[in-house]
Amino acid sequence: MLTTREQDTLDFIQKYVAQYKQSPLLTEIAKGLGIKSKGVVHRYVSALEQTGYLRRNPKTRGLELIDQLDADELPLLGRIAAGKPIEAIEDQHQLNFSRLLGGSNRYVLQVKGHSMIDEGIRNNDYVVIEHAQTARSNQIVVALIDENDVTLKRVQYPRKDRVRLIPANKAMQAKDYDADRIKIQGILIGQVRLYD
Amino acid sequence: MLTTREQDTLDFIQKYVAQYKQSPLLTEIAKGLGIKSKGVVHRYVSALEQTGYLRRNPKTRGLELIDQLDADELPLLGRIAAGKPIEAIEDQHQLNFSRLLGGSNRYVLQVKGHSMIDEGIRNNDYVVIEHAQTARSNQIVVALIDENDVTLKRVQYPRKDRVRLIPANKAMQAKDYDADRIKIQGILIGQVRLYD
DNA sequence: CGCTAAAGTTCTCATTATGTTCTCATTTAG
DNA sequence: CTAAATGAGAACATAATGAGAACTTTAGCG
Repeated sequence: MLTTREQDTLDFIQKYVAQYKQSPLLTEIAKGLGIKSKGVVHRYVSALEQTGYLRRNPKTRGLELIDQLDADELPLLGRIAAGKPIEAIEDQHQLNFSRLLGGSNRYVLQVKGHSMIDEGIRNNDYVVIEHAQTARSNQIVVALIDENDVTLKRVQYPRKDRVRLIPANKAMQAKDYDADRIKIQGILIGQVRLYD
Repeated sequence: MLTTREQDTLDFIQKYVAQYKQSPLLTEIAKGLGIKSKGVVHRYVSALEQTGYLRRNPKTRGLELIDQLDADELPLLGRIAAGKPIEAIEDQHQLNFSRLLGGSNRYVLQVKGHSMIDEGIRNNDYVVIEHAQTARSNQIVVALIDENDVTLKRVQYPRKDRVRLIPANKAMQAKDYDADRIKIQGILIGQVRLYD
């Protein structure tokens, strides 16, 4: 949620762009808002960039407003495979990752460490978890062991009243537990990584 | 069940947000309800948070109504590491993956094959690409080779006019090219995987 | 090129506004 | 009457705002 002056700044930029077809200078924004310091304006613009209302180029008049309506959809252009041309996709999809990953009973954890490396889940990746008390065999779950340790592992049920937790790292061993020692807290729905 | 004034407070906030697209200040709520003390309003707002009608950021205008929460935002609860309790995150973030990954000059490709396996990018994963003609060393890029083959690889510049493309698969070799054979089409911004 | 001016960036500092936590008093419901 | 609900307001903590100096980058220009 924007502060009062952040909102003012955004409003001013929108009006300015509508009128002049280019983004305003910091000093122009300052004048429009009755602010004397461009450093202050810069802080507001940075905040707006941070919250996703605009994008910035390192240039004069380098502000670009982000259309909030379709900011969250991305075109799915095709499939890529090493050494082959991009295979175009016939019906041009729009992907909305929030819609794909979201849900009221879901939450995000950030992964620390390399225990899921063989599953393609790396240090600092985000995983989307759906609250659940049970899981099907071979799903990856957030499991609470002995009411104490929490871990992200693939689950199996080798036989009644037994639970097997399988890490995705060749250096680690799968381990079986009595069912009453393991409490499933959620199921892995998705994984997201940001590059910079 | 809400008390009379709690309900009044909630109603006021809802109307205010509908009208101004941002949450009211405590003093604005107080004025709207004919209350002179912001401490009183604070108590009502806290109660509404407690009963789950809204969420609060420790900021001005930091109120957000629960049922009009962006369905696409997910709470970031903490960090998980194998065998350790979940480490809670101090300032409770909401993650909006669309916002993090989106952008007007970005698009999505679905990865086919295993050439990026050591990078944690697997068959059928989605990658978010930003259009670009240049890339810094060690970024992962979509590169067009000889106007013909498209590939996703890490790029380096071993020396002037040479480009090295490095696959993330131990079974494959890095390869150097004359710079004019390689055209960079985009830079890897993010990666998303869906489990089922 | 290399210069200069303009614009953008990064700070620190001060002040004000807002949110939080109290205590105490008053009103209302049962 | 008692307990819950309501209101006032003081004291304090934190966030927001504004000014401006110093610095880096960009845009032109000869």
